[in-house]
Amino acid sequence: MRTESSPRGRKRSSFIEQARRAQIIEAATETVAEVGYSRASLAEIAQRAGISKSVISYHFEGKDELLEQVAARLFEETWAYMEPRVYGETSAGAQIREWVRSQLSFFSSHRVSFLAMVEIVTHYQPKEGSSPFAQAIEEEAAELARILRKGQQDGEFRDFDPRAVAVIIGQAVEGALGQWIADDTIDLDTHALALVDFIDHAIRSERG
Amino acid sequence: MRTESSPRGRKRSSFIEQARRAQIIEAATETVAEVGYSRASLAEIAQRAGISKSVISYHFEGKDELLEQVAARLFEETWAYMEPRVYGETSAGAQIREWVRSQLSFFSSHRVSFLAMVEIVTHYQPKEGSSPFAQAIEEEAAELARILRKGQQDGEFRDFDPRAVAVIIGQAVEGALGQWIADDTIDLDTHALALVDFIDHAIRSERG
Amino acid sequence: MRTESSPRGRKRSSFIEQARRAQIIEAATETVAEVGYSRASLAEIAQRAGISKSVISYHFEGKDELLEQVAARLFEETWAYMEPRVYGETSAGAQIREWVRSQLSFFSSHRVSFLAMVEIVTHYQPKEGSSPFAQAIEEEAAELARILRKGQQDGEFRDFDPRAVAVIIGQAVEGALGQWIADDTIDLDTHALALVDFIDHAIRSERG
Amino acid sequence: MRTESSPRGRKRSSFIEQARRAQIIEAATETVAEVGYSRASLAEIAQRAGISKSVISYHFEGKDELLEQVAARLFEETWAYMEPRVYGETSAGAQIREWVRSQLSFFSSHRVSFLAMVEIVTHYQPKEGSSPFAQAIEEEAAELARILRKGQQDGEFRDFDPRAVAVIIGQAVEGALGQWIADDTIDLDTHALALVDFIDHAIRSERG
DNA sequence: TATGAATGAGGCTTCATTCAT
DNA sequence: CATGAATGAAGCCTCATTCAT
Repeated sequence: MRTESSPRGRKRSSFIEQARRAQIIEAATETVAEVGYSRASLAEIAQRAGISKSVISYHFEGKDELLEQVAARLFEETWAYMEPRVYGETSAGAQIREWVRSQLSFFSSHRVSFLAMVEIVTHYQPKEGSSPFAQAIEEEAAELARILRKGQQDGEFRDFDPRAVAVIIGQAVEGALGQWIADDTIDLDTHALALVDFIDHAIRSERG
Repeated sequence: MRTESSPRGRKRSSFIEQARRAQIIEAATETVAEVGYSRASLAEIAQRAGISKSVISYHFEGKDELLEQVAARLFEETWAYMEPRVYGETSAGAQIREWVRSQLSFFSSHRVSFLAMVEIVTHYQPKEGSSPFAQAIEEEAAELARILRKGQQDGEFRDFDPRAVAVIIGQAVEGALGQWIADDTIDLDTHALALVDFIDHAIRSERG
Repeated sequence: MRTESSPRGRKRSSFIEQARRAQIIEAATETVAEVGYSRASLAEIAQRAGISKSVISYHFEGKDELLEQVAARLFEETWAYMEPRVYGETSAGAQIREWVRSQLSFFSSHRVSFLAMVEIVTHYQPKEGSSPFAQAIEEEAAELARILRKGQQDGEFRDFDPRAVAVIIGQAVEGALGQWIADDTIDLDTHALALVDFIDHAIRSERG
Repeated sequence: MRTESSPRGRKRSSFIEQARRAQIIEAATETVAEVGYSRASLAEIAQRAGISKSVISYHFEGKDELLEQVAARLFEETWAYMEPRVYGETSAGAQIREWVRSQLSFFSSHRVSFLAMVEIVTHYQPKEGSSPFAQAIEEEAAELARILRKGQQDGEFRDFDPRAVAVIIGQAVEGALGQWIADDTIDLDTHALALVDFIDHAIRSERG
């Protein structure tokens, strides 16, 4: 879809170019997390990055591309943290527990990332076409569903619609984080335990 | 801050004033649901209401107040539908099931309301202070938690943090609706069953 | 193609609306004539009109619509002046002479209109689709060609391609005006005579 | 105003300097012809030349100078083609005919040059002062007028204002080319004949 | 010589809000 | 009560130009 990256017309990017892009993405992440999507103007972002507004236009096709990059980086980072932990486990039950635990754990130490991610996923609206995050989110749900299905085949989990439950779990985790964001007094570790426990009971085979 | 002239600030509002406000709120709801929060300008809303933009400013303090009213009405309507159904049940278990069922049921026949509610709750950002919806959502969660607690006392539910589970349930319902919105082929009734079942397993006392 | 005029959403326009549009069109005409198309920004136009930039946006869909209106008005005015004079004549020869004479005469007393017209016809480039002036110009040329053809049928004019000659005549008139614009010392009346004479000799039947 | 550093201002320019300038001028010509004046940004031109934007700034004072050079080269090339052909003829009548014919012929096989020339002559607007093409165009007209005058003295042409007719002829040729550009189906050779014929009749002495 | 990078001016639009009628 | 009209702030983007390397 995208025909040219920035600086327009070049394919390769120098080291300094990469650094600037990273810096701007970082600034954008913080800005979105702090003032919210709608107030995260290029002016704001530029100011926080200590650069001029047009530098952003120079390194990115436009605001849309910048925000997509921000989100993409957040997805990557999150998954890079979760994947080894989840697949370090062997049983489906342990994988699900680790999924929830690691996601909560990651975001609990990356508050800004979480806020930015939620804001962007929720608000981003490209000029044409549909949100590019739908796919990422869809893939994540599919991955989760796959684990659930395996657990059912192994007799670990009872019978339910894996797809529906995957969505429920995803939402529950996001909800827990949302609560924690809204209320600092919440102990996320306790919450995590409760959530893991809740899910465990909900999906585990009766015999288990 | 609030000017004491004009409708807001008055104690008594004429019938026509009430009617206009209702009409505008209705139009705003539809607009937000249809074109999304960010594209729901006063101009758009006014056009759909068949009135002039300034009428809105006349009847509402500003866009912020209007959207707050929209959300407030949606909360009220939803709760007005759910309350008798939930409390028509006696056991905590049945109440929870009815809570989930009735919420899904209400929104499934009020698609516009659901869309508008999500958009507003998600995007609304007052110029000063924090979101006024936090309270409403908080109250709803508290209500749900109360039922859960009762179920625990009655021995219906096992031991868990009622507050945390209340949030999880709320999120799960919203998630299910979101899925249904995104994918028309989903059968919401089936989904409702799965969700109720999921929650049932998660919270019901082992002995149950 | 255009779905709504300004103020957006209304069909009828009040008197004051009409007046403002006329005022803005007038200011735009002058601005384009004076500083040239490329420097005729909305800011410039607004300043000359003594109004705020956004007033233009309020009354017109955008810069494109404004300039189209400017051009449309110029075409209309020009033709309103020429038509009765041209068709006040009966013979094709006289009609052609009057065509040239009246066009020169009109623009010689509407310097600004001429400049604006040339600038817009030359520079205007709509965001999508092709120039809407092509048609107007085409029609004018066709009209001229029709007269030429009639003259040939009546034996007044010799044999030539009417379409090609129509273009030549049109260009010649524009060229003459361009000269006059560039050099104030030129006497346009003399020039007009020369031009009429030139064309006369070029097209008149040998026997004539 | 002009800074004395760097290439411009130097008396001697290296071979590589000359080559670069030529390359840039060529790219600019093509760009202007293809995408039109207003979209012919330095970025576009640089991209087509396969060089970086700043190279242009290095070799030319600015965009203005570049475009002036482009136009100057086009004028030169055109005249280099026309001159021997026109003055290969002896009689004024033949010279005029050859003038028209060779100009049409040159541009018909240099479509890009014609497009670029028209775009630049039409759109170019220096930051200060007036268009530098006025002079070139003026000289061409003067040259043409000189031939016309000679034709009158020789009794070949009838009495008319040579200056005015020179302009008319120039415009007519440009108009014919414009038509041809706009409509590919036009046979330029036929058109050329019609034009030559038209002019012939217009200026030739009655006795001729 | 060449260039990647950065800049700031300026352009068009959208929008909530205000005000006189 | 209602509204047409006007406004100014703010947003994003494009572009010629400059500068250090």
